[in-house]
Amino acid sequence: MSNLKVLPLLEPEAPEAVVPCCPPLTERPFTAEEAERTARMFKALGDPVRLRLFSAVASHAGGEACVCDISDVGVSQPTVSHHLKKLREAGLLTSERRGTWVYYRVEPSVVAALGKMLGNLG
Amino acid sequence: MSNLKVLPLLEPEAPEAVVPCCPPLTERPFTAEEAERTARMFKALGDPVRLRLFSAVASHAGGEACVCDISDVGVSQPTVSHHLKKLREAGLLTSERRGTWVYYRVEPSVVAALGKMLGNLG
DNA sequence: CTTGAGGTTCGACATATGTCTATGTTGACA
DNA sequence: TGTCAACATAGACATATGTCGAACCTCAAG
Repeated sequence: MSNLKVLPLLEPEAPEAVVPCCPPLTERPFTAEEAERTARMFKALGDPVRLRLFSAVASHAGGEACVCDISDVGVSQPTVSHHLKKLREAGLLTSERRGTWVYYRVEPSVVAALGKMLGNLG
Repeated sequence: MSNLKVLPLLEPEAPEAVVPCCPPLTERPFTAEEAERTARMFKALGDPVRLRLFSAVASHAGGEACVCDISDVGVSQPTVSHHLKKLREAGLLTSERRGTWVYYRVEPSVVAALGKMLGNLG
């Protein structure tokens, strides 16, 4: 009974159709469903530690960073892991294991959609 | 003892220097202080009901809406009031009483800053 | 001054969230 | 095979959050 396991890869969360996202905020009132999907992303960015982690990944050379590169945010390592998981589940980050390290990068399409949704207000 | 009160106007919250906001997310990792300030706004938009209220104000004719115009979001009226207060405290909305009604409008500078912060990622 | 409508505040409550320590899992290397 | 380093998961706990009904405040109109 050695390898019954079926590839317990990272991100088994299934980002639940997160991509199309949202109309501009000024176009019309959001429906309940649109608000539910969109709020999930804002909520993910609504924690200071997560925002620092996200910014650290987004600004890191090469567009990606391993956890060890960005873990210096003042909380324990399991807490960092927990927040990165939340960002993944919100569809804002993706992760990939290479050797000992796990690399995170931002999901560009989703973030661009968020920006567009807010940008038309200025 | 009739009018000892000193103008109990709306918004006694003092938006605590919310305006300058934030560098682009890709420029460099956020400091703890930047993250704290910015996360407050994202957090405010991270609830479905609040996002619907915000979108309703942002998309309303004339750039403003009274509470009665946007209260149909499936929660009680006190809850609507509570969420609008959160959006005010986050610096995203301003309010003004005119006669019987209270009108809300979006704070354009803050929202534009948020959009810019996200936009450079696409 | 009384009444009623539009909004806010209060107090209570259940649930969600952020954090930790302890423990697992995975891969590299001896 | 054993060990170590990098991350993830599990469980526990205190606090924050969203929600409601009830009570309060403001204004306008009798």
